[in-house]
Amino acid sequence: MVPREPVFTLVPIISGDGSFLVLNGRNWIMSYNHQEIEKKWQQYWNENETYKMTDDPSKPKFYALDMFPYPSGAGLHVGHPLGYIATDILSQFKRKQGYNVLHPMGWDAFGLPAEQYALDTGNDPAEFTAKNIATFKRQMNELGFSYDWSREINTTDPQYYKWTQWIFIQLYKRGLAYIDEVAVNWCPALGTVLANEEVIDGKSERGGHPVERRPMRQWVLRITEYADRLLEDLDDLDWPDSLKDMQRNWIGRSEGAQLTFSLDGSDQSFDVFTTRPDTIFGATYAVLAPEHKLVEKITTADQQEAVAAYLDKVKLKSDLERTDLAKEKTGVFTGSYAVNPASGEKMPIWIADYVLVSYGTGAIMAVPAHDERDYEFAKEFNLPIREVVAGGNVDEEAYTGDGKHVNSGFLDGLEKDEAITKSIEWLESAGKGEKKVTYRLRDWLFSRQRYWGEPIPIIHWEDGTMTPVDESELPLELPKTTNIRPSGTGESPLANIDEWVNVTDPETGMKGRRETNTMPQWAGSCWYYLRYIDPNNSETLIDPKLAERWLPVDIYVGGAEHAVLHLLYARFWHKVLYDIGVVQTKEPFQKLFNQGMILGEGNVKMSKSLGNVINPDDIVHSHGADTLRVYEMFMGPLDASKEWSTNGLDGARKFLDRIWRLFVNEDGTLGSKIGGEAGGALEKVYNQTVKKVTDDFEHMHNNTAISQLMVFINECYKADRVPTAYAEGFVLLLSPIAPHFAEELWSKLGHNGSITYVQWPEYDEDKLVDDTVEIAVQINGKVRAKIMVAKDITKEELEKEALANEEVRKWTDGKELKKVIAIPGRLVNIVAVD
RNA sequence: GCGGGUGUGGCGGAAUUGGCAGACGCGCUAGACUUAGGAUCUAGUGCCUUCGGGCGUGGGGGUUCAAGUCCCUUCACCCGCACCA
Repeated sequence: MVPREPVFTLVPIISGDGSFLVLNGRNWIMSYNHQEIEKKWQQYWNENETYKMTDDPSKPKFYALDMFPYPSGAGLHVGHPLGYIATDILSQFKRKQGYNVLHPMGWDAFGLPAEQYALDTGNDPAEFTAKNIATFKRQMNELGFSYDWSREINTTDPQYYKWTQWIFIQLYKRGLAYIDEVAVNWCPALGTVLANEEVIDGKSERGGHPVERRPMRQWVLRITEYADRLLEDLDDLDWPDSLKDMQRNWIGRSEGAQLTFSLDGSDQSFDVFTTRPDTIFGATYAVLAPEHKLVEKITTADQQEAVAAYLDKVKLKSDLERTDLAKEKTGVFTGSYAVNPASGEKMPIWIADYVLVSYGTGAIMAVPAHDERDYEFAKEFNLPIREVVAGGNVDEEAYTGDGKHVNSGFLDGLEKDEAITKSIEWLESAGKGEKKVTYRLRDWLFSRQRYWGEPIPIIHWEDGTMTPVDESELPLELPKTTNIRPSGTGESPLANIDEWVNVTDPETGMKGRRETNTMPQWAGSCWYYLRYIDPNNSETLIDPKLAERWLPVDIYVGGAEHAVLHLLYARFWHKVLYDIGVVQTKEPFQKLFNQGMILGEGNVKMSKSLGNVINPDDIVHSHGADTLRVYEMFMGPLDASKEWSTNGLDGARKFLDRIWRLFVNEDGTLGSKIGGEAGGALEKVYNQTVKKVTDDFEHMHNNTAISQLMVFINECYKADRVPTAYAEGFVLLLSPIAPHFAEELWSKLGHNGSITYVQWPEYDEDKLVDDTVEIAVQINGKVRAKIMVAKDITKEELEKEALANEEVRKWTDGKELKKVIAIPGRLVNIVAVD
């Protein structure tokens, strides 16, 4: 839906100087020419390098960061700028408050869509990406963002990914990057492996293609080694609670015990993980995941057929089916038995897909009386259920609550916590188990079999060893090629480029082959916020002195979709860089904010198929960038999802026009109401406005800041004079939101140069309240009268005034006054009964 | 199922520590200027009313002089995770 063309764009410009009159029927209405003004100031900022940040250590620093975009072919849509506008407002606000503001932008430009597009069209992904970046940058500039483009970074630039590769080598050297044979999410359509997080309901996050499990040799990063630190350090971050909880759940720390079960009649054994070692006496059977290594070995001849059939069935189930049809428990008996280390009893060993191979040890002891899943399974297959914790009715359902232990030998009579401690002590002394912490978080699958990513800087030698590429040889550049088709075998297209893949050690003459896998898209975005600080350093990733001055990021704004992927990975890398002394802060992003989504009219997602996508280019053309900025901020709280409304957009433009008509006469000169000394009718509302807007910007409550600016303008219309100081202060308050418009008004007010670094206005606390204030008087909690009293009236006087009021007496006459609560500056409440 | 969040006029949304519910905007109504209005300016606009007032922040209960705000309970919707032992 294309927004209705507002009336002010339909007509010829007849007066220069920023104003223009629009012909509406037969009347001339003054409006402002956003196209001319916005272009003029964008050019000015560019020519004067207004937003170029020169580090000035004498000033306090402020680092305002946006999540940099993937430059897709579609360009920006109106949802994108929401967060960008917010950080831009904060940056402009802080500049005026005397901060040295770092506000950069860049491009997360590696990744599947460009490669997919290149495959489909035969274009070079690099060319295609460059074109998209140019579009994004034009759009951002047209929205008036105050980015310091001299710090622009691009993850596909060899001078950038040189350092991405350098970090990989450091990870490798510290044993945090390793190759493992893992069952991976192989996506045949994309020809690559995907991380768990990139698979949604058994389909690829990008493209929605089916994904299957396949064992492969892959690079993996040992993020689990940092699990505890990633968890603990969340506590001190100023992030939304929901987001912190998502990360906590994702890491999924779980304390319990690992214990060993030996096989009956065999010297083999297997380990299980449990959070309830205290229920060991209630373990009546054991379950292995279908993919468990031991399955083949322990299946007896009798059960061979049944087990094979079950394994086939499980393999055919997609991930989606395995989780979605979850309620029904399936499984098969292996024929073998394990020995319960506590009771010495024989426990049948089953295979069931409700046990996941990737969590814990891939095997469990089943305690049906006290675990819902085991209970269901036991009911399904008629396995014994033995109560070991009193308090429930195990004939009816599993009892997971606390209670005294029964049927549990040395644990009898103990409560849950004591029993857990004691059972672990016993296991350890008996050599049958130990205390253990397990995480839901898995190591990070880091290889992609794609062309369009950072080459992993490793060489595999013919003698079977591997070494990282020497750091002096970085960047290891991605070779140009015309064939970027996946090989289909699981190797990346790089494998086909002989002159790139094959290497010979110049000293020993040993032959080797380069790693052909590339890094996932997350790699480049893991550390880009560091490079902005020192973008052109060819010696090191970042100058340690600059890192110390500028970190952590003061405000990081982006979508909630990155809650667990990007943000967890970036925190992980940052901690590694902290450990090797590159940075001095434990965490990269001290404060984080998730902006909400902008939905199409009717509260539905904007999408091409619905045809309801709003293109910011259209709005910039019809209403202007300043209007778009005002509107998006005025829609509601930054973190809420909001519905796009064309009427609301028109309202934002009307507000700007209203300001224009106040500040500028029809002939383009300064508005005739503007002038004179401070004070007068607007004094109070002006000071209130400065206070509220300052406060609101600090907390990113931009919607209420705008409403206060509207209040001020409404008051100006009622006043017959707007003092110059107030007019100037107002323009400063408005300037972070509507920068072009404010610059133009600033020059109308007689100033040369940009408003960007003009000192932020101050307010006078004494002018916020009148000498006399209105106080509401309640009788029994209902407002019955309002009285005017001196602002510094005492409690006693206030009470007296209230009781003397005629209107109040109507309600209190003939009644007994039980109590009078008088709070100066607030209200009076009289409790009266008959 | 678990975790987090949200429920306020016709609509988007405001409301320090509990202290005048509905700021501001949209929409709507009336008036002014007009041959004309999708412009502009002014005024009005929570609901009901016998015009005294009564009722109102998803529902029910509670604490309090006073509750959108605190407590208990319940319903609806949104987001994330989901057989994690």
